[in-house]
Amino acid sequence: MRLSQLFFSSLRDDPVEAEMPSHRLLLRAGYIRQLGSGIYSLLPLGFRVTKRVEQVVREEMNRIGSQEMEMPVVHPADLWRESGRYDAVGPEMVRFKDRAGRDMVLAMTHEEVVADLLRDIVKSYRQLPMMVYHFQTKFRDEPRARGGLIRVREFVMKDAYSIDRDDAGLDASYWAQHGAYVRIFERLGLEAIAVASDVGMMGGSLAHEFMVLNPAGEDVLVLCEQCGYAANRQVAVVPRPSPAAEDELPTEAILTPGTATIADLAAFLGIGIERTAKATFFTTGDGRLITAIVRGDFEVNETKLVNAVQATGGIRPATLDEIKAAGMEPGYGSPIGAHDTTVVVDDLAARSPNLVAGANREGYHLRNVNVPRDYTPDLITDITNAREGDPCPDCGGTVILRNGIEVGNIFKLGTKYTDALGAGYLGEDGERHSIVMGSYGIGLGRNLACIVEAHHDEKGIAWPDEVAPYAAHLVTIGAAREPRVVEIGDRLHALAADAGREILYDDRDESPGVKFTDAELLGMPWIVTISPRSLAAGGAEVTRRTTGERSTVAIETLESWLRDGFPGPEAGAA
RNA sequence: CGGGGCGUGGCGCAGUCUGGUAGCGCACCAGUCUGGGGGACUGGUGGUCGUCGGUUCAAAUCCGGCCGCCCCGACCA
Repeated sequence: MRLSQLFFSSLRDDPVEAEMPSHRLLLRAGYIRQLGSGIYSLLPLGFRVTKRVEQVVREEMNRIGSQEMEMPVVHPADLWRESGRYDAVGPEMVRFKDRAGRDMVLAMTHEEVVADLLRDIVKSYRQLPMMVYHFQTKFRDEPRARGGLIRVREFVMKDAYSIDRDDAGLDASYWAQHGAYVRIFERLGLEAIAVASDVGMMGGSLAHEFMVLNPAGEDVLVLCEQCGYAANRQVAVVPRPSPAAEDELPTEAILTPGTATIADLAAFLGIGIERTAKATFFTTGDGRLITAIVRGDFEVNETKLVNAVQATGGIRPATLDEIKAAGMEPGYGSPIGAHDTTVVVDDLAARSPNLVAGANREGYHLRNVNVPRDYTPDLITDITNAREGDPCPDCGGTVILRNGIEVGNIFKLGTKYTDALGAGYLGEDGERHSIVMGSYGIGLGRNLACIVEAHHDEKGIAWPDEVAPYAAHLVTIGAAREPRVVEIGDRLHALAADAGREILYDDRDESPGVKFTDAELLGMPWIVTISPRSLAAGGAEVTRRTTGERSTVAIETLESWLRDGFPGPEAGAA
């Protein structure tokens, strides 16, 4: 591809809205352009990388026997009503009517379509197990897109679905996908770690997310460097301290003006924050007020809370009015004297004696509050976030917290969708059974962005060989005073194309500085320079983008590389 | 949805407070020079100032509505 003809434009200045390196570089190097919030065009370079990422995923899916197909982006709403998700999913699903007035939706994922196909196609246990997958556009009207390709609203995802007779089959499929994911991320040059995760709106029994560590990541991971324990903080359960036993002292009201926060309260009373009980308030999608009590030295884990109270439609922070309507005073709140609220108490807070809690009266707290003496929880369970330095649940070591970006996930769905849609098969025993499903996603664009996050320097992108849009970037210099430069450049470019290994050819009449700068920005693994100087030195100058290592290579050698492939990374600059 | 910020040529910005002929750098076009690290000079092209309405002799500038984008939070497979 001649750069002079390429549909792209590099930018000299950083676009102001791009903060993450991947966003900035993909924009500057002409790989992507934004059309709207969370909506991007892939320019030819970006498209080529995407196709290479896709091909890696395809090969590994095929390797485990998953069959490629394609399912639609537009679905009849009735299908989603059958599974119950039409109502369960919020405004992130785009809904519209077609010309005949039928309710339609844009696909966020394809469990329903697969289950619908299953009831048509699968009749007998003899057909199982099977796995299918496709690469298809999803649209999720995220409340907030961010980070360039990291979090978008429209994106292409590889989603695979396993179709099994029973849980044992599902288990085998699940771990086959797990293995494929490990190979995929390794090939993509991503250091992804599998962490235990919440099943969320997908439902199901077991789930892992594959995470790449990144300070801008939106998930918090709980990791143990000693034993390798890894979990999303949403689900991480770590050992809790054991509070020292104390006699329960009588409750007493105390004046605590201006202490609406735990920190202020503890400072005012001269006690540690672990001696306080913190009340936080949430409202569920179906309108219940939840009062969550944790010790002052812990934070509420909303995922655990949602799961504990089985909140349909999730939870949101309660409004002041909602809290007061239940007889509580924000800033000085506690379940004592409250009504019409579900009280969930963290088990550590419940075990901790003589805590200071709110008195439900502005400027007052209660000393020596004890559970269940002073109020009756509806539920006592772990609803807190793991903290940096907490003990590791597996080895007793110390956990650390790190931010991560989810580059893939795997879910054991079970029979949630097949039951809802009535997709079953006739077993060997002559009985009808539910088909057992799993679902497995990888977002292409997000992976692409994560590759750039992991493979760039101050000059630009440095693609791993496996996904680079072109293996080599051919730069000609001094064409005006040495006709052989153009002759050789043209010949090499044509030779590579004939061999089916097209390269990027900077044939523009630009100064050397511009050409080198662009070559480093665009990030092809090999930069090949043809100039009077290189010809005098014996051929072409070849630079490895990642290391900056340079060497002179005879034109004949270069020709063989262009025909047969460049040497692997281990061969260095050769 | 809450908080903050921003919309002026492809990118980055000034001009808005204090109304009076739309500017700068980069990019782009032509020419000359230069030719291994975003080179120099000369001359050019390109903008209904997000949008709709109002005030005014006159609006990028003042007032109001709407739209869009970014960041933080909420949210999220």
